[in-house]
Amino acid sequence: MPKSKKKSETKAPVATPCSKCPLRKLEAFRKFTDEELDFVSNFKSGELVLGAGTTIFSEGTNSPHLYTVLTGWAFKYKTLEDGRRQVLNFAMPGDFIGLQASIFDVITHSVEALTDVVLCVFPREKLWTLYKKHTGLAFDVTWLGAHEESILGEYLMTVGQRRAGERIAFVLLHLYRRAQQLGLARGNSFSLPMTQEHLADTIGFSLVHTNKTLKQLRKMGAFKWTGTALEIVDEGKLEALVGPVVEPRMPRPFI
Amino acid sequence: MPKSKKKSETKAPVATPCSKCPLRKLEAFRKFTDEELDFVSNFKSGELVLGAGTTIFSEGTNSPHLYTVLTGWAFKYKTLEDGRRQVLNFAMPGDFIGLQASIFDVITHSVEALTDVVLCVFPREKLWTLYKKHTGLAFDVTWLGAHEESILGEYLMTVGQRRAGERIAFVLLHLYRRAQQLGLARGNSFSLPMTQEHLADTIGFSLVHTNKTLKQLRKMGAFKWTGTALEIVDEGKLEALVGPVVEPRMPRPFI
DNA sequence: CGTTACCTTGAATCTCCTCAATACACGTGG
DNA sequence: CCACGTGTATTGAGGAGATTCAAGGTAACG
Repeated sequence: MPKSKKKSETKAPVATPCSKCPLRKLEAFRKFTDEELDFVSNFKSGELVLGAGTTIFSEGTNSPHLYTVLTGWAFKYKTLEDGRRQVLNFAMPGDFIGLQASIFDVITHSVEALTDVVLCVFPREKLWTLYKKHTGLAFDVTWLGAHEESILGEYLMTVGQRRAGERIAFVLLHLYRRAQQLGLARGNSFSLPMTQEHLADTIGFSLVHTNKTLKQLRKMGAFKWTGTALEIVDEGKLEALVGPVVEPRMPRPFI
Repeated sequence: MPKSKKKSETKAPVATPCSKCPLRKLEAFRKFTDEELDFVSNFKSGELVLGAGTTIFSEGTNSPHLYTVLTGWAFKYKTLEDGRRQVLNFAMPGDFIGLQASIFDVITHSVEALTDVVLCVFPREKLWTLYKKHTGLAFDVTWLGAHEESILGEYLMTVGQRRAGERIAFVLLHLYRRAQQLGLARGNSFSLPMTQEHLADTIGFSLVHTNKTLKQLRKMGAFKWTGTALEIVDEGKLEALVGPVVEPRMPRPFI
């Protein structure tokens, strides 16, 4: 197996084979056929291990690789010239990173590792073969892209229309649900590896105002956020702030 | 035999054949192979003509059809229970409508015709054949989905981080560029068939504040917006307000 | 000619922002 | 071991920016 990757890749002598991928067991993902599993195992060219804070993609650049998150969290964001930053979404295990770069020849947002992460690496040039020979997987790629779009739509609605408390409730609830699906929650707690500044840049408020709104929500007993752990104390209260959300009816694919 | 087609799908007596689609001539779109053109002509099952104000899709529902816009404008939006509305994007000729419904079995936003529109109708069940037999077109579908995602990202950044004048400048400039690509602009003017309320719901401000900000921009000579026509008087001023924007490097596909 | 939809403007109020200062945890070097 | 810097969280105060309420104007239309 040739090894010709750069950046701060550590040698992973024992890359997880796709057949034994821990994500595969989760209910949230669809089952692969043997053929698909075979192809994907072959598609995967290695693993990339990066430390928290590392920039994975930079807006306006390109990359010969496509990634999925195996473990850890990352976040996608855009910045304006004067430094204002908008967080678009958080990437958790099973999520694609850099699909745009493969399709547009340029990526329109940056991506940074929020925790230490392990990424599965897929060479961009084989994406065509995937489309050519594995229609089901091609559909999956489209599914994932469309899903990203629908999440961005939810965030856009949130930032454009909801008030401070509702925005925070939406984001925390959304991340909680995702953590649950991935088996990352213990009871009603999960590890939330972000700062209040990340949250502020997600919901479009200043850090100070985010902090004060968090205080209000804490006081009304909605959640506890101590250190890196978030405990959802009163899920109903958060749901009431957010309102109903439409979710896809088809199972999540996974490459 | 009356030619009046309303709300319901009609067997259009003279549907535009894809080979003679006026959009095909535009530089902004990639060229099809004869084979692809053949398939798409066959994929298209008819045309749907709808009046301005008609709801094309309703959030949370489903549809056996997939549409592209042939002529006219539509807009995608989401609403909260109390009526607050967020416009996500505007659909212009060449844009998909309802791809999500085909992929998720449910659509996560509503779509309404902004002007009278003509839509090309594609039966959802043939999408699989497209993926199976026309890899290039399958890639195109993914391209369009990913492009929607990147536009939503720009809007999210706009609503989350830019101030009032910048938000308006961004949206107007974005629509102007799109109109230019589609050959809908005459000089630096184009038909902008929306109200200030649509704009307000796009940028996340109240109607009143949107109106007052528009006045400022008009006063500084950036544009004129009279009736349904928008004239970009000083493009540089708008660009300065918005800053640089990353665009895809691959040509836009078209189904 | 009255209704309706849209645009415009002023005034009062509230949300959110910026500035500024403090507090705490952590890691580093002296 | 402590002193110090750094990153993060917290809180208060004053002001800019956005909202709501209210009223009036204009153009289109049946």
